[in-house]
Formats: sequence, structure tokens, C-alpha cells
Amino acid sequence: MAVDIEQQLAVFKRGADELLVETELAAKLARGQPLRVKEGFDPTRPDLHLGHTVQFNKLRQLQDLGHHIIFVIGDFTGMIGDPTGRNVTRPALTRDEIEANAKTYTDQAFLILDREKTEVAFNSTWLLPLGADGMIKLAAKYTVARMLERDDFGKRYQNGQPIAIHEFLYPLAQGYDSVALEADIELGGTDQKFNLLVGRELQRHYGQEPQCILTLPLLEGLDGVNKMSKSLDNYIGITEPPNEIFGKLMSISDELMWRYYDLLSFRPEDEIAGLKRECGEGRNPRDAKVALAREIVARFHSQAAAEHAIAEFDARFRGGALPEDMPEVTLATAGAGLPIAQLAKHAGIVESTSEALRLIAQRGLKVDGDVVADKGLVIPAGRTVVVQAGKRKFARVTVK
RNA sequence: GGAGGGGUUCCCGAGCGGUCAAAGGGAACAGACUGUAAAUCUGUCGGCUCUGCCUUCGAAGGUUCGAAUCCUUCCCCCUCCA
Repeated sequence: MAVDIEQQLAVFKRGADELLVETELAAKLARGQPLRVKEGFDPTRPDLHLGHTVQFNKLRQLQDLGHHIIFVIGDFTGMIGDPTGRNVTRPALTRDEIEANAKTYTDQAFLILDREKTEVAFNSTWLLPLGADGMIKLAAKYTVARMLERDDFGKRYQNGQPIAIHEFLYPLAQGYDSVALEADIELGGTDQKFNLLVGRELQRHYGQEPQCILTLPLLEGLDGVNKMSKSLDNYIGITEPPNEIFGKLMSISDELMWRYYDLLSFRPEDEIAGLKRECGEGRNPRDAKVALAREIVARFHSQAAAEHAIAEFDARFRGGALPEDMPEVTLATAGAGLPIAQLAKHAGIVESTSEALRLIAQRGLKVDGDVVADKGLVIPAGRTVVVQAGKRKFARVTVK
């Protein structure tokens, strides 16, 4: 702990939404011991996207300050089930599946965090032994009124939407994690604030010094409005191919780009401010976007992959070239050839022949670069063509 | 346990015997414009062997020439009372 407290606090707070309670954190830091920093993750969805990495980035910064990171896999809380109500019950994951998910999850996290210095913990380790009686005792420590303070619950309650009882157990279980781990501070997204506060409360009940809370902003998804999530399909997955990540980043709005700079870039703050100023003075924001996309691709793949993505992007969208990689499909035909609509559907670039016909009507379907004008077009057996739906979907199809 | 309200196409939400594949909005998709920006404008937005046919309005039956709309039973959700 060579770094002084003021400097440390600045690192904690950079880009953060809220720090509770700063004076408490300063006191903890003053002891000169590494803090036990906890954050929980739900392993039911193993694919991580850039939104998750906002959290990882901060954990990494704290790790670099010498603090002890505890990466909690919510295997028990995951079992409680999906809190959004109307969804079908999630099939219970087996132990093996959970472990497999956890592994892909942590492997991805370790693209940012230092594997050697990170403690990975499964919360079933301490929650399972609680048993029904332990859970009841735990539940006795909180009231329904306080639960309804949670924005999400309160709104649903007021709007007449269902809240299942077990959903109340979720914050309690998560809060108990902090007790079991004797966390000094817990991180989470702003939507986690309530759950994090429950942790504080429970620690008091169990005679511990309450944890501090650091919330980080939720990253907006590609639409720039909703938070990034897989279910909204507005995400950039960190295991996606370089060209995908690059392309998706290039498609965001300028406004959103600056947001991404703030939350995702490792560049110094003044450098980002400089870029922003240049664009304000007339530099094409596209340049800044390329720089951001390059940085992100390089982080999850490599510098070479990033340069390559830029080159292909230019060739494709400035030069009009075809993408390097596209699905190769071979389709059998019973007759002399395949009608274009069916071909597009079976090639997987449209959902249905109806959609293909609509696209044709709107001049959005191309064969070998030419707009398909005739919906009756038949591709004869023996030919190989490149079909394109819209700007992004391609396939090379051979008719046999 | 009692009383009332409700379940409509991806989402919200109109429709309440025929003119309904179902208004309107959102999302999404395509085209124009561009920096593959965003915004805007135009169009599309169940499926198919597509000038026609088939399947949708919680589920299953029924009434009717004809049902998302009426009846019966069932399932689910909400509110108030107990």
C-alpha cells in the first residue's frame, strides 16, 4: 500500500456512479491492509459482453492497487431462478454445467483481471449449508416494506405485476455473501445498489463492519438507450470475432461513442478530453470511433487483429469489397434450380421466404452484387453465387 | 374463501359477430441520405409452392352460414375484502 489514500480514493471513484460511504472507505484504507473487494456474477449466461467489462475494468484497477479481489460465482443465487417473472422457468443447471459456465465466465474475465491474484468463490459453498432453517433465520432479518423499497419491486408492485416470494430471497442471499466473505467493499452496477445495501445491513446484523459500496454506471447497448444485454440483442460480446466487434462499434452513434470512451477506454482522461475537443473543432468523429474500436478489439484479440479489422472494414465499406469470411452453403435442388427466395432462406440470411420476397420488393437482396429485381429469379443447379441480404448478411451458395 | 378486473401478433395497446393477418405506438428490417454514423424521410413488418392458400387473438369444447369478438369448462395474472 504505497499509494496514499487520496490517490486511491480517486482510483475508486473514477468513472463510478456512487461511492458509499467515502469516509468509511478512507478509514478502511487507512489501516494499510489490502481490502476484500467482492463482486458477484450470475453464471447462468456464460457469454460476457462489454457491459460486464465495465465492472472488470474497475476490479482490475483495484487489483493493481494491491487489493484482494473476490470474484463470486452466484451458483446458488442462480438457482433461485429468473426474477423477471413471465419467463419460462429456467431448467436447473447441473453441477457440471455450472462449473463449465463458471469456467468460460472466468476465462473471459481473466482477459482483464489477473488470474493469479483473483479469488474465485462459489456462493453455494456457504449458502447451501444454511439449509431451510438458516434461510428462515436470514429472511427474518428483513421486512417486506424494506424489500419494496427496491425500485424494481416497488414498481412492479404498483403496476400490478407479479412478484414471487422467492425473489425476495435473492437480495438476502446476495447480502449474505458479503457476511460469509467479510467483504470490505462490494462493487456492482447501479441497478445493484439495493442488493448491495442489503449486504451492509446484514453485516451489521451479524456483528461485522458494514461494507462500502461502489456502483458503476450501466453501459448502454448499441441502441444507446437500453442497458447492454443479451436479451435485447444490443450487445457486443467479448468473444465475438474481431470484425464483428469492430463493425458493431463503428455503428454506434457519436454520442454513445463518448460514453463508451468514458466507461471502456483505458486511455488517460485528458487524452479522451483532447479527442473530444478535436472532434468539436471539426475533426471527423469517425476517426475517434476507429481509435476506440481499435483499442477494444486489441484488448480482446490482438493488435494485429485490430489492424486487420480496420483494413477489412475500409475495403468493404469504402471500397465495396465483399467480406473475407462468409458462410459457405451447398443446397440441393430436385429440379433445375432454386428460386431465389428459397435459396436465401435456406442459406440462412433471411428468416423466411416471405421476408426474402419483401426484401426483393425493397431492392435489399443482391446476387453477386446485383440487386435482384425479379422475384421469380431461379439460380440453376451447378452455379455458385454470393447472396446478400441488406448490408450485413452474406452467404456463398452452391446449388447442386 | 368472497367480489371485481384481465390474458390480442416481438413489446405496449385498440378491436368486442362479418369489410380482421387484426388500428395506433415502440422495437426490428430494407431503401434514400451518410462517416456501414446518429437524426430524418419512405416502405416493410405470421407463414407458404404468394394475384391465391394456410395458421394466429391464454387452452379445450360449443353456438352460428360466419367468432379475437357470444356460451361452457379449464389454466394463468391483478385489485379489493376476509
